[in-house]
Amino acid sequence: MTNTRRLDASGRTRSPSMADVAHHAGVSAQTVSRVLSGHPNVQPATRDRVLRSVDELGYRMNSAARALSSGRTRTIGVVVLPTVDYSGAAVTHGVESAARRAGYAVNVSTASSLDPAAIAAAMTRLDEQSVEGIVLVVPVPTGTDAVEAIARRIPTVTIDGSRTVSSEVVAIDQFEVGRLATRHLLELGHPTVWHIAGPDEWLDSTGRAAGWRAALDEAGREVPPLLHGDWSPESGYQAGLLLGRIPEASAVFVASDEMAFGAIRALHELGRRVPEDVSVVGVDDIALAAYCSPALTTVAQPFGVIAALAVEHLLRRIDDPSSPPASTDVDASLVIRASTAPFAG
Amino acid sequence: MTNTRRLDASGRTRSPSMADVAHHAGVSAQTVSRVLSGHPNVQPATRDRVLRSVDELGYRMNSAARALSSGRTRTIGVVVLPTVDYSGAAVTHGVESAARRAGYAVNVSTASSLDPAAIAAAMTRLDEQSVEGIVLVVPVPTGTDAVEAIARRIPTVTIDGSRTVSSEVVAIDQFEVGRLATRHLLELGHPTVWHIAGPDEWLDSTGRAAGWRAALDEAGREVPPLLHGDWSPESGYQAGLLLGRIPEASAVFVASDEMAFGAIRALHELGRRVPEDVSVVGVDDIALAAYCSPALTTVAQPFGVIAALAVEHLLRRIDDPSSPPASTDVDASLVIRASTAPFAG
DNA sequence: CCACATGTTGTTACCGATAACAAGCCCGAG
DNA sequence: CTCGGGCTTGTTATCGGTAACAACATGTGG
Repeated sequence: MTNTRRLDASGRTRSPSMADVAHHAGVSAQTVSRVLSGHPNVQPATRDRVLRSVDELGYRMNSAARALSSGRTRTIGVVVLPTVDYSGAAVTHGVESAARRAGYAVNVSTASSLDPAAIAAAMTRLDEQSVEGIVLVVPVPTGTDAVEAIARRIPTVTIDGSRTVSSEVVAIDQFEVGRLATRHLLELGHPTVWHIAGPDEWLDSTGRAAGWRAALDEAGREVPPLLHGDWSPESGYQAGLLLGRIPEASAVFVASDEMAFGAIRALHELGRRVPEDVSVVGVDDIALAAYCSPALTTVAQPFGVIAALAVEHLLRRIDDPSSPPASTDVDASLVIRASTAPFAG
Repeated sequence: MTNTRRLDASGRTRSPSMADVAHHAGVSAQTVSRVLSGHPNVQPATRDRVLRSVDELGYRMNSAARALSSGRTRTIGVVVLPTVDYSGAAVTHGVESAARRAGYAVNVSTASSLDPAAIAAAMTRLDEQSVEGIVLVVPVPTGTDAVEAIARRIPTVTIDGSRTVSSEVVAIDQFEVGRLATRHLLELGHPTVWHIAGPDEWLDSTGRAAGWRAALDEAGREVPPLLHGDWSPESGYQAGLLLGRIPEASAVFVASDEMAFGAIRALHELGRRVPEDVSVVGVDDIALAAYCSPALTTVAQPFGVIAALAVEHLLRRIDDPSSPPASTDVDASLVIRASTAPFAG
């Protein structure tokens, strides 16, 4: 492949256009377009000639021109938070690879905070890039007009979102996550289970807390006071410093692995052994979970699956805007490691 | 802001164009363009009128059209690997926020592997999106034609790259990282320092190993055999299982925090205490480093700074393509925590 | 009072692709 | 043999902006 360059009027180099390829192959630009977009009705010989010219000139399509004339950008946007956390990165990767397989490019936009205005700003930036769909990897509070206004116009899928906005939701059933973790601890004989939750703005967070509460209710156990963190290891540590001082706290369900690391650290410092004195369950199954001491029992979330589903929903809405918004739940699974043990009394 | 929609020929809704705004404001489209791109020579009264119309019609610019006519997409691309690691995510976030501040959008493209062909493919996807610059958050082997061909045409900055390709390089001085960590351990009195390195394809990896070796040489110490991991906690664990069986191994410099977690875990399992029996230093200062047991001594890398610098270099090259490629090194810093202690041997 | 610079706005052409339509060809059915 | 329909290719208009230039008003120095 030779990189032939043309000179434009002002003498600067310019990459070859479709017209150049057409001229080189002795066909019309439209035929080149047809070949490159896989239109069926093109003579094999013509197709070959065009492809050879494309190769010889080193032609690459100008997506801006294609977007302008076809009205389709074949790009989707992803809104993420500026935190460097495992789940966000995992979902972003998953979305990118699913989108790529479907021939879509991905634009990322960071929302500076959870504030609806910040999220709307991030969405607006994507809107200006004319993305055909948006994946929100942020929790979306209900009834925020600015966000809804964009979601009504651009197909939007939320990962961890309220089911009442006009976007679709693909989510792990967080209620089930909470119940799974709590039941596991109850089955080990613990009289009750404490919980270190994430921030209330996150449905992940409130869902897990609700599941935890439900599992305790079902078993007829006392529901201890709730502790709150902000997903950071430090906040888990602070909560752990509290919990560790409560003698009857023998089992803790922590809303994320990172906070669980912090909590375990605090328990160690207070001389409480895990799992002998206190059993701990986390959520996420981050890569380090198995290498914590003790190895962390946790609820694994299939982020790749979530991301792929989100893209699938999005593409359906893009292809058929009249199809109604739908939501999908995905199951999480408990991974039992060494941080949980039977109640020892 | 009202969302007024027009109907096009086929009866579908269409967002307002610049011409619509111009008509609404009683000026020409060119004037609207001037107002929106901040051109100075516009009467304040006219500007206000235009801005009011923009607001009333809910106008958002079509970036495809702008890109096509101006030849500038105001978009940069980022090539990342499909691994969900701390450094990659941190750099990506940093690039996005620096780019956003400069008014650029960000396109991400995942390279399926370290294979030069895969990297070139990821770059080609970005090329087709007409990005104005590329940040490679992957190690780039020297002399790979496909990669170089694109880098010659599109300003490219590599984070962790060989200095011989035609792209610029912004990097932490990994040699210094290795030396810093190793010296710290030697100063604690350890006779020598072992090293668990990352994969050889990464300059991060080889640079750290070289710094480690240099520090040992300077101190006139024996250089023990090198161990290799692949950045994963599991590979650190495997290396730890080896090291833990070597009685005289009292100090280990591990090329990443995640591998260090694995190694520490292995050492625990073999009954070797950290830091009493073995001191461990990692690299990255991930969020969990402080909450490991014991808290991990590590070399912190300023990923945000790196990313901002990379974008700065890129924008300079974009604004002035004739400016020569340059490289910048950034300093890392040692964070001393509890996983290192004086030699007790 | 004129020549000329400067500020403000409009007009026209064009960026590079695709949609819509048209034209020529070859085929089989009537 | 002719007509209608499918296949293949070309022509033209258009997407929504911006660059380049033109036109006009206003101000300023000689």
